[in-house]
Amino acid sequence: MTAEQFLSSMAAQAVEALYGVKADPSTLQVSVTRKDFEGDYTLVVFPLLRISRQAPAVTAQAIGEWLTANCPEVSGFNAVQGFLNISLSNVYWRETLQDVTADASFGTLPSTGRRIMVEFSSPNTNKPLHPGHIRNNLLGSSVSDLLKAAGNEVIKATLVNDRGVHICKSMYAWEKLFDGATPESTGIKGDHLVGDCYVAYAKLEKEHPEVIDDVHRMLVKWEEGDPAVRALWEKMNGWVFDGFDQTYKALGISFDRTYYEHDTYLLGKELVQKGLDSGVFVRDPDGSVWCDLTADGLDRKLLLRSDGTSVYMTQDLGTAERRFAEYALDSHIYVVGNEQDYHFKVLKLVLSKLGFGWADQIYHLSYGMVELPEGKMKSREGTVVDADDLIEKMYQEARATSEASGKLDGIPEEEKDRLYRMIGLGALKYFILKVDPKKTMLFDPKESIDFNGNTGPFIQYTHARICSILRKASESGLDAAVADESVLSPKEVRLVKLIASYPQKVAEAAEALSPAVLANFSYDLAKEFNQYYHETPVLKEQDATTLAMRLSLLGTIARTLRSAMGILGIELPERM
RNA sequence: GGUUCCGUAGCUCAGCUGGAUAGAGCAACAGCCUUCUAAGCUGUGGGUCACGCGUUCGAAUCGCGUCGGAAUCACCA
Repeated sequence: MTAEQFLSSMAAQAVEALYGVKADPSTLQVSVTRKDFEGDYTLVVFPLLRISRQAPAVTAQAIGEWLTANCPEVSGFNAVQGFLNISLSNVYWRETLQDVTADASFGTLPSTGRRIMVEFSSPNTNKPLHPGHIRNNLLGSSVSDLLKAAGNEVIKATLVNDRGVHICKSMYAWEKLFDGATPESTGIKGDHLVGDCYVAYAKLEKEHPEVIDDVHRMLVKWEEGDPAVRALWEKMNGWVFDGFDQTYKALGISFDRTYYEHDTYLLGKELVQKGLDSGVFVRDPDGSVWCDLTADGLDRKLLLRSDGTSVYMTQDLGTAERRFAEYALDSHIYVVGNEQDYHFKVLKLVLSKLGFGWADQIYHLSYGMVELPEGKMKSREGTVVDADDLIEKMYQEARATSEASGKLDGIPEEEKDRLYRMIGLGALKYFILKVDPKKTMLFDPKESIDFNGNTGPFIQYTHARICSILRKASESGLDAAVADESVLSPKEVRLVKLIASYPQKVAEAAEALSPAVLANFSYDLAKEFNQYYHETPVLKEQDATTLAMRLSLLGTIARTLRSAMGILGIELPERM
């Protein structure tokens, strides 16, 4: 139970004892006290005036007195107008610190028993990953870990878009213009080489629009299983997958299940028949099949072309049905940009019209576009900012900053390199994940590599600082422990209060599917610690009990930061 | 045109299930390293929370409208 919940229930008792009326729980609002006022938590008494029939200050005073008299955890209060500021006792905070320290699974919520599939990344094999893809990958991966921490079983899935006209375009360009070039012969990363083919094709088609007919013939051959076309397709896809694997590895991203569109693009056709039988779908005279959604405020949606081939929606209907059956899912989350809001609205609606009860367990985690300073990026015109370049640039920047400080002098090159990667990646991940997923965000490559202020490296640095102190303490044979005699300073109480709110933050973040909640929490905690650090010497403390308590507090802060940042996929170094 | 989302400091973002004087970072300026890591800390300046009306004891937060921006409405994916 959180302190807020505890005080809210105590306040309910107070109201009943004082006024003989049970207050509606929603009228007992307890929040953290603003920092310019004395107190830990604040009860807003305005909603209770109806019951007390007294002035705000009088009501606040009465409840404050009752709580102080009847609740040992409450050490004092002050009433400012309608705000009752409550202070909790030092004993309460000391016990809270003891509880958190002893709780090995602190921050991991009890099991919900729910199994959730999270689909993300779902790359197009024509295009190297750009910042929009990075946001998708980082969000998907982080939300998966977040849902795990919130007590769910999570299956990370991706659907590789490995077939279709667009792939044939790259294949066509490669055959015509690339003279047998391979990643090995050119030294170009596989996904980039194929991306170059796609760009080259776009240019070619502009000059010779008739080449599209050749591409369509190629697609027909692919569908017929023509050995030569299939062989080329497999070869080029192989290059792309090798390239993607490298990038995924660099980003620290993995999947439990990979689906390929060439396996799934025919799914959903049976559902079309089912819809026709039940009258949910209609067939037009030309043979095309539609679902009429005008009564729901949407348009008519095509589900089967007049030539009998399926569209993207058809496939999505089929894969959703298969996944819910295959994994007995309780829920399915699609991490896809908000440009596809309409698509997912239709998907859910059509599935529920088909009678699937799980249709309302489908969630579209609709994240905002990533904009670059020069305007929206267009991969067809060649990638403006590429994921691999970006990762490399962050690494270089981390190295430069670190070498300038000289703090890592004397440790092995290999270890340094690992740290540079950790820091560069931490900066990139934090920069993207600290923003509310729903919001359109601006990605300025110049600003993203800033390592000061509200950034990943700031939190990593804070962690390294703590580790440095703990290392020195350990070398001196000092132990960390919170004794019952320990007394916490106001700053220490603030830190414990923040730490104690962590499980609640995990729950909030999971509810909102927003890793940004944890990024902000981590920043607040790190900032609070740095202030504490500057005014409170730890290792020089003369009192052994206090010193041991501080070491314990530091260890708990470090652990909490590791947990929260771990959910964002960001590692924290022990030195930097 | 219909629908959906967005508009908070010069810039990037918090705050939004209604609560006290709207917060950080960056950028600018002024300080702090014989003392546990200065990737840090302290201070100064910077706001009509796009605008208007409404609901409320109380609105950045909720509702309606206006203006501005974005996305989407394909026999594309």
